[in-house]
Amino acid sequence: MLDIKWIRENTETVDKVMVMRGAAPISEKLVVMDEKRRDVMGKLQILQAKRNTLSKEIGQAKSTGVDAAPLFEQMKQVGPQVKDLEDQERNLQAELKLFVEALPNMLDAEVPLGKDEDENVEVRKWGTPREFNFEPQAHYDLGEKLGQLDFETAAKISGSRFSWSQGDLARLERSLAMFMLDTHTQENGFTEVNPPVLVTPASMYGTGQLPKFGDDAFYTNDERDLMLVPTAEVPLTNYMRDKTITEAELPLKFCAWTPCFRKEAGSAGRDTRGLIRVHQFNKVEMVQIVHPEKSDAALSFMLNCAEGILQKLEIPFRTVMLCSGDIGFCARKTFDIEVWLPAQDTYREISSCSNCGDFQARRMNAKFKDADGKNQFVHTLNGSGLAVGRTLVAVMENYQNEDGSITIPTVLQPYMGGKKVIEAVK
RNA sequence: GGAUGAGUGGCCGAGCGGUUUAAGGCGCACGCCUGGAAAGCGUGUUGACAGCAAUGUCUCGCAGGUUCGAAUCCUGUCUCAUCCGCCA
Repeated sequence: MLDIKWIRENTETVDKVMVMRGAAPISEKLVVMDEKRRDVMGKLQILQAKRNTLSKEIGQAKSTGVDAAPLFEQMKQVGPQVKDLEDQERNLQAELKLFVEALPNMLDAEVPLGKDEDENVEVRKWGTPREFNFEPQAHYDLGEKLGQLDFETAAKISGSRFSWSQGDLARLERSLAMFMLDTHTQENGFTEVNPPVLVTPASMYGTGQLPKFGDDAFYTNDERDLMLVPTAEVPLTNYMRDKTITEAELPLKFCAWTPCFRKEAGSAGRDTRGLIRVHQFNKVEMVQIVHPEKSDAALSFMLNCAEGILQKLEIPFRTVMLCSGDIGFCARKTFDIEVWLPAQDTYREISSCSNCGDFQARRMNAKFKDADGKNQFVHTLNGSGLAVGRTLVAVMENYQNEDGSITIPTVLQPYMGGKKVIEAVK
């Protein structure tokens, strides 16, 4: 959420970013609404002051035995007027809030102008795609032939866009998650968290999924309207909701391995086969809560943490900076990591690392007390480190052998009980 | 899921319609005092909004309502505690 005071003073910037993001300019409307609200507020405050004075005088009159009747008459005038203005102010405030909370975050100066994902800018490439002397198979074919991926069963149980893995492949996914968690906690300084994956609408609002993007979330019929998290960013970042911590406590660095649930509402017909786009997948998520001056560095750090996983797995990837038309609602700057998938002969997203600045912190009232004793909003960042299901896909496709077996990456072998190759079940 | 009770400032805790500008205490900060400290005394000590400022307004879990006036009365809601039930 943007600060209305800031909007008032930076209307050109607001409109410029709206256009860059492919939306219509809106600042003029906001400024008019805000002026009206402040005007009513001014009148209201004068009347409230009058009411306070009268109320005090009535109290004194009653205690000293003076006749309070004339004061009562005045109060009967002022009271309803105050109430009327309070109603007006409340309505104007609510109306303005609807608009302000629908505004996306401002963009970092480095974010390139662009319409969609085709205009994202590659910032680096790592590793060289392997030369195959046979036709590499897609992960779903490999998995089914190994007898360890079963989309038919998944569909019977839950419908389309769900997965069923078993045996060594199921263990490989767990190994990947453990490897990621161990790396982030032991080497990168993150604290492992095991958070709820059912959250309240207030939490979804805090991280920006609500109110605009509720269509992609799964709801429960629970009386509290609990929702399934689309990412662990939601519970991890909401740790800070309605909280003020000391500067010394910063930064907070959390990571969690959780299932994520998404309706994939807008992606009918895309990636219909396999594990790439499913309603439920596992992800290791990193979240950082940092001092405003440190958030740029924190984003680079987190991106390195995510890239480090693929480097250790020795799988090629490239990193892109999202352009203005592709960047998410809450983010001021985002890097995607795209992993090489030989069967698709292309790079596919496996991680997204964003600096949200104070945008989420404002929504969820997350602050710290600075050295001068002033409360300031924290900056929040989140990044996948990594999407575990998609990493499994990448391992399968990049490490496949001609006979359909899959070599286990060296760093994962300890997690697989020393096993080096996954082969078809007899 | 049922019953009962409770939510007040950094913390404890009083207040149950108008003298509340939220008593009192603790903690913390600054000052006086002191050779230095402790004690003592004094001052300050939630956050947000409007305003250039002086100031003003709001904030007693949250949201409504009653009233000329609400921390106080009413309704809803959330959280916590205790007991019962159910349960991996």
